[in-house]
Amino acid sequence: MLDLKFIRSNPDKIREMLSNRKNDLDLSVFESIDRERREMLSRMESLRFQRNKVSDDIAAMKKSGQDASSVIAEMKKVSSEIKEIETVLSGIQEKLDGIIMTIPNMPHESVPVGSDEKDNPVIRTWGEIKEKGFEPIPHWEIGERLGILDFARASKLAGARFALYMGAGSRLERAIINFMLDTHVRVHGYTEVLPPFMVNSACMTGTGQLPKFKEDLFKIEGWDHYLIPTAEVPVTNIHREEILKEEDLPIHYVAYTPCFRSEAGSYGKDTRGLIRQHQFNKVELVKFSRPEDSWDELERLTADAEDILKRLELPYRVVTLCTGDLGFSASKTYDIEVWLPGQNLYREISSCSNFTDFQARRAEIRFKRKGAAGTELVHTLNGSGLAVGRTLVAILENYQQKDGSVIVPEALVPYMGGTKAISSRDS
RNA sequence: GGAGAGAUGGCCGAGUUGGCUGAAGGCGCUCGCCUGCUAAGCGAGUGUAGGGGGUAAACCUCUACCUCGGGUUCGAAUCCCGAUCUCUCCGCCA
Repeated sequence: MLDLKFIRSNPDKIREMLSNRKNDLDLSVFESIDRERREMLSRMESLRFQRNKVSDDIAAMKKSGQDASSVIAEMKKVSSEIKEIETVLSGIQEKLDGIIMTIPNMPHESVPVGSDEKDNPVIRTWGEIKEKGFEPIPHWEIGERLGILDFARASKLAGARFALYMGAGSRLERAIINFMLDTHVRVHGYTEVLPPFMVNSACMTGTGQLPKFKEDLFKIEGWDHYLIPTAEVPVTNIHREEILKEEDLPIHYVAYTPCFRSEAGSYGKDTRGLIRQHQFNKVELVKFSRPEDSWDELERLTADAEDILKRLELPYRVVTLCTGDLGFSASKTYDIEVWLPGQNLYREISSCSNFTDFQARRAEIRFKRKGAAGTELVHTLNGSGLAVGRTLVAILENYQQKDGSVIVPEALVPYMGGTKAISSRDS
């Protein structure tokens, strides 16, 4: 959510932003409703002023034994008028909120203008793509041949877009989770948290999933709860409606959670393998910072995510999302894309964003500067560190051998109980 | 699931015969004074949001907010109804 005053006083900037984002929202609707709301508001407030004043007079008259019945009768009319305006006003307010909630964040000035992912510039690449000397195969074939991924039985259990990991596959997923958590906690200095995997609608509104992206979420029937689509939601909302102290900042959290997404609208896309699932594991990094620090924090957050791929020796590249591809709440996003030889392409494995004060305003996450009056909104950031299932995909495809086995990356061997290679479900 | 208690400012905690209470008191915090340092002490200040005025500052003024949403009333933190959350006891259960 953007600042109401900012929207009001910078309509040209908003319009430019909307067109850069390929968003067809009509701002003039906002402008007319906003004007209407302010007119009603000042009318109501002056009536309330009158009512408060006369109520005091009535109290004084009663105290001194005077008859106040004629004034009371008059105030009765004023009161009912106030009530009428209140009703109208709350309708207007609701409409206005509805519009404000659908205006996306302002992209940072460094974000390139573009229409879709084809316009995302690659800003760096890391690692060497080696010739294997044989034709690499996609991870779903590797996994099924080794008996560590079973998509047929998964669909018996839950349908399409679910996976069943078996034996060494299951252990590898768990090893990746632990390796990522340990690295972020011990090396990068994050605080580990384990949040609820379902949250109420206030949290979903706070981080921007609601009201605009309802169809992407799984809702619990009969409850005000949703399965989380990312740990960003519960972890960012940890400090919802709080006033933090300046010396508490920055706050760095890392959380492992499963993520649940309906993937509405992605029918026919990535139907094979682990890439696009209704349930997947993710280790997420979340930061709260002072406004002046958030751009540095974004660079470091991205570097922390990249470090996992470096330690696993997986080739990757980093792209900056252009305005047309940028997410609703984000001001700037780096996508980290890992190399998948089995499919001969780069695939998103992490998305690192600075949301500036956009989420903080919705979620009312503020801080108080030492010695200064008043409060300010914090900046929130987050990024995958990394998507666990896709990391497993990258390991299978990059470390596959000619004989069908898969070498375990050195950094993961201790997490696999010493296992150096996977040649069957039980290896 | 059954029975009860409660939700007030950054925190603790008054206020329940409705009206000068945005809210006593304390803690914390900020600024100043004092003390050789520390501790203690003294004085002043200290909520949020939204309007309007003023040069964008200081400042002035209005409105709202005592969990949330309704209701009663000229007027509600205070009365009534509903919701949510917390706590205690009983039952049940991992």
